[in-house]
Amino acid sequence: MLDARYNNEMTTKEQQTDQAHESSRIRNQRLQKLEKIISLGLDPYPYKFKRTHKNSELQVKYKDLANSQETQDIVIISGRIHNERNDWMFIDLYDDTGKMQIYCDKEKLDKSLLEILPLLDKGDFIGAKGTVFRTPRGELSIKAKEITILCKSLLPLPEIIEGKKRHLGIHDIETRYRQRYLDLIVNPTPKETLKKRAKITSEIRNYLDAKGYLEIDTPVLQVEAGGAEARPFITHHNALGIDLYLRIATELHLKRLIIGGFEKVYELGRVFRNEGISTKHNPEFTMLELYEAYSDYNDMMDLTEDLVKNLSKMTCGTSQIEYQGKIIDLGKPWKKASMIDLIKEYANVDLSSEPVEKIIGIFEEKVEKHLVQPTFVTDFPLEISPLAKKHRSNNRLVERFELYINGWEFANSFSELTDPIDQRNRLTEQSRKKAQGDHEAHSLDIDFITAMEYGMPPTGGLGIGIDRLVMLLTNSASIRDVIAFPTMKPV
RNA sequence: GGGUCACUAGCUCAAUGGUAGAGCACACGCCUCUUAAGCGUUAGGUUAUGGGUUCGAAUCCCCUGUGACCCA
Repeated sequence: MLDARYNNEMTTKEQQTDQAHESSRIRNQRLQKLEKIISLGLDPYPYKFKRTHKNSELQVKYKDLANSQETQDIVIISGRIHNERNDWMFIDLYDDTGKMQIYCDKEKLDKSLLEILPLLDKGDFIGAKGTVFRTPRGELSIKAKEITILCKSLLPLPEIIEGKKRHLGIHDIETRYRQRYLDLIVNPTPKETLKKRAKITSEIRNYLDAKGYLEIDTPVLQVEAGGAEARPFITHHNALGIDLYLRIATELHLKRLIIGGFEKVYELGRVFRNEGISTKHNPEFTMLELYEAYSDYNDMMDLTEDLVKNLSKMTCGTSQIEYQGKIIDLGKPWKKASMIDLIKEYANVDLSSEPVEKIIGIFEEKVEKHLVQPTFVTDFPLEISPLAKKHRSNNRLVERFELYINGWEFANSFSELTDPIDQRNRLTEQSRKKAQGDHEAHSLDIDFITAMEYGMPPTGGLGIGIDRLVMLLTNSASIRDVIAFPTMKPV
């Protein structure tokens, strides 16, 4: 008799086997079809295929073709089979522009095509050559003369069943993120969102390049992870025998470039923060950081406002956008208010002489959620901003702003601190906090201070979280929707 | 952390203590046609796991696991 523990282990394995059972049954059937394809002398995984049109091109070109009307125009298309009706008489073939129906008239097909049809499955890639016509029911179709297998698929695509209604889709949200390729095959939204994300980053580069900013890549692997308050990821370099950190910001290296004589630099890149995961946080995310010599945070406000307004127009076609039911107007001039004034406005208290923790606490608790329309929150407490210049008219504050939209922080910017003595003191203070166990305190980067001692011009700096910007402009509820492969706990 | 609910065929769900079933998917056949096509026939289950009550448990009770929602 098996003891309970052994029995349990077997049960778990059997469970996994059971879960895989059905798909392996289907997989085995498809493997048999694969064998048949090969035995017919066909290549189930050929090298290339030449098509004459994409599906949407045909839909446009023949949009005026009347029902039941046939042409003698021969076209070649390719794509993935999403559905089939009436024993492969009608095939819905999708390429990256959309659908085209293929019509297979079995009474008129030649033998080679009749042999191929039973070997096809939903999910296969095929090419089809034939004439264009529109069916009596009005569906533009290709009357197939040849069908070429371009890839035999072994696993069934996920389907959603609602009553008797069936369509490709995924119920389980987690599966959508873990197996994004399936999400992309069966759902239109993630594809649109990622396309728009690409458009946004490309427009950012166009915008900045046109204004004379230079994009420079700075190191991801760093000896000190500085430039922000965050816990870093630690990794190890074998040959050097040292631990390295993944960057939490690009700030300190981009400033070194300003010191080196570049006057307008930026980097649009991935940063890594070893913190929690939520609908607004992914451990790796994309940030734009930008530095411009001889400018201050007022210039950065102008730049931020103009950039985001442009992006909205270029990617959404409007500056009035809807996010999760809320209308956000990016078009009007944006509100500017100091943190202390906003606390007076929304919490009705004057905290101008209170400790910094209290100010930040009240701000996060009472004010943030009200900042739905774009608002520049300016003039932060000195203690939490060790890389920013003191305010020119109040030395307890710094010249810093954060942009809030929809209650979220979108951008962070300073008149950058350029006084090396002040910088050394402030980072030394951070370093002391870190030694006392504050994991998020800034680290002390000695080479950065050395660089600053050689002299740094007055500089305005700006950081914008790209993922949240994409969420806003694509009306995505979760950061996972705007990242192709979000970080997931392993199964 | 606390509470509620759920877990049955690949998927969506029935079966209220007495023979585990349907639709869809898959396979095979019919139909020269469709937009969820239609018709027919197979096949598919240790009812999440483990234990208990009972002549008899998917069903009642307990443990564990997974998930959803609510509260803190």
